[in-house]
Amino acid sequence: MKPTVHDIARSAGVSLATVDRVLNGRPGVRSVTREKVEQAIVALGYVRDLAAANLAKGRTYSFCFVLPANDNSFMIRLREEVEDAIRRSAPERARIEIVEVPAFDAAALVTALDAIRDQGADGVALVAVDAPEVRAAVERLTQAGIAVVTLVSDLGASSRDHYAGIDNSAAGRTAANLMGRFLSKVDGRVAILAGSMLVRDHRERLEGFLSVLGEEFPRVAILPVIEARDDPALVETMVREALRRHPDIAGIYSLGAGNRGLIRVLKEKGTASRPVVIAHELTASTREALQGDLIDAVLNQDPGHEVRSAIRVLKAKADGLPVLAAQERIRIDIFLKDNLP
Amino acid sequence: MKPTVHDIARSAGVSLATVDRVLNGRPGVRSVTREKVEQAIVALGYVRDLAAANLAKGRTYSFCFVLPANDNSFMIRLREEVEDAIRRSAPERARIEIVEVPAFDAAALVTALDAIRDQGADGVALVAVDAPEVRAAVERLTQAGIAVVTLVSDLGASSRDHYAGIDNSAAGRTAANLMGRFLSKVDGRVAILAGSMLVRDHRERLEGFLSVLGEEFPRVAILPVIEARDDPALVETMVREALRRHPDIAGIYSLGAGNRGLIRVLKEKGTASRPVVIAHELTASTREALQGDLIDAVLNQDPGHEVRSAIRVLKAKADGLPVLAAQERIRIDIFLKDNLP
DNA sequence: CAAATTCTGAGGTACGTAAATCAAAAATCG
DNA sequence: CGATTTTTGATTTACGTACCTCAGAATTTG
Repeated sequence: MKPTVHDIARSAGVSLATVDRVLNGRPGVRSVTREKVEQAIVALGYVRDLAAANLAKGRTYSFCFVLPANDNSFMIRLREEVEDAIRRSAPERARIEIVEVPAFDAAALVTALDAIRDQGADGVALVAVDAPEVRAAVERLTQAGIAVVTLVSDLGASSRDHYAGIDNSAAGRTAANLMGRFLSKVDGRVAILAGSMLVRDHRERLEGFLSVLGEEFPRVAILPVIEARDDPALVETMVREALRRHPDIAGIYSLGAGNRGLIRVLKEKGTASRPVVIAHELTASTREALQGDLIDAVLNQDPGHEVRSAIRVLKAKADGLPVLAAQERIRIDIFLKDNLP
Repeated sequence: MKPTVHDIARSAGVSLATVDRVLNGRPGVRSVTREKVEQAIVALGYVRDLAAANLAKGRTYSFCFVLPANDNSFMIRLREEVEDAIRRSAPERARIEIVEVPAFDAAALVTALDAIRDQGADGVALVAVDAPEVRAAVERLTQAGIAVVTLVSDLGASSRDHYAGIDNSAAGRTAANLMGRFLSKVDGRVAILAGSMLVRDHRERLEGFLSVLGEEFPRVAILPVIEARDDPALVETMVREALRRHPDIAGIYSLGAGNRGLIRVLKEKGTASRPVVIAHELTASTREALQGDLIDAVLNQDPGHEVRSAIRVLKAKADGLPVLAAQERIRIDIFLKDNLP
């Protein structure tokens, strides 16, 4: 039923060897003959059996995940998901490696990327640090024919093939929408808690949040951004200090990590008198806080989906296949305590 | 590197034929020998190369999607997604067929399922009608070794292998949570708009909605459920009538389909004086309504994900492989106008 | 027109597994 | 013990593709 190379050969009136030369772009075929073959391929609707081809080639995909050596819950989860994928990669003829680099260190990232390029690979997934030298290193990778996917945090206007992560600007806007509505008729100001403005995803969330709050809920006043470096202890002291100095804080948007510190403070205040809180990333602590009515909503990106999507995309790119955009869109999960998975 | 059947044979000190007999459960192997082989398999960490095996067997998966002949936007999308999958199924050695049955007709569904069982297939995905005779027909399918996945609407306590759809009770609870918060400090009652209480997913959404609203927002009063059979025209007249009779309606939860009718009425009322509205399923009309500030939130299940997940699960079941629960969980998307895809 | 070059065909081997045959070995039975 | 049955081994073919070699045909070049 499904046509094979033999059918193409017969239909085009050429030998198997010639079909093979055409299919694999090998030299030594006159353009007249090449066209005959190509027409037969189209006419019969031939599609190469990738499984058989990979078997014959003995192909194994070699992918590399470059992850920051962060130890917040999210990055730990992300690493675990990659490790899970590695466990499952045996029957998929894929060899996946993890390379750890210091967090937020563009130079180290560049070194790692160049090393991968030198030793060769089919694809690389990286949590990008948004810097020109990283852009250049990614450019070198794609020039070398290596597929590149950014993970969680994107690299603006670069030659990466794909971004496996959420639209952080939309996440910020969504948070603002929820905050505005949850605060309806409540007076008071909103505090914003970020990790660092040096990271692209945090910047984008902030921007989105501010724009929607400004446009649609102009009544709500905003305090200066608190940068707590995603560190739970620092978050705790800074939030406590902020609440002390501004007793009129009615809402907190925590767009980074380190929420354990925030939750400790909220626990002290108690469910009744705490402000409206919207945070990011569903972890053990934010989940518990949601269930315990200490947080109102959590925006989440699913690291498992991101990792699996990145692998699918890398494989597709390595095979020269198109990616299913709809399938690979990473969604912003909104969790209230009623739809926790 | 990766061990093959040859390695197993050598390591166990038996012939290739014996390894094959053990691997494929063929008779004619003494239990002592069988154990030797099995030990070698474990020791070497052998995993059968599925691609090579399928190639050798000339295996093609044969799946069947039994879909209701509904013509609401959601079912049309669902069918389109299956058709897309069919288009992509050629290189995946899968033959996917669509069988249409009258909507909400248990008898017709049973007939279709039995026909599939008779002509044979590897797996079936169906939008279940929740009835005992359907349960029995599904039982017959699984007895015949055919994998069964319910799609969108589940079949309670049946022998289906998997359910590819959202947790409708959680969806209802989430809607209630949002409704309660969006209504904070507003007086008035909430109207509920359903398709039919004969469908399991609608019942579950309603239950979830009522329970959370009752428990957490006892202040909010609820009007009797309006059943409008998912028909836009009927929805329109019934909503108009309800708003006329109850001018104090402050919120509408539309848990079924036919939202075009609802939106027409909302458009008349205008953005300013309309009630809070939460609806299900992102379609062209609900999307437009979200953007035009006629609806506040849309809960959505992604039919594309559901179809692809169903196919992955059917394939895994056919191969006797485990499914990745985390990957196959269908999520409840919450769309505000700020995170529309 | 012959020589050099470029195409093309025929055939084989390989990938890892499935499935079959047939002979030989081992176990079991009476 | 021999006869019978059960196990096992050796070997082969096949799946669809890749990749290789070598000979021969067709074409171009001098």
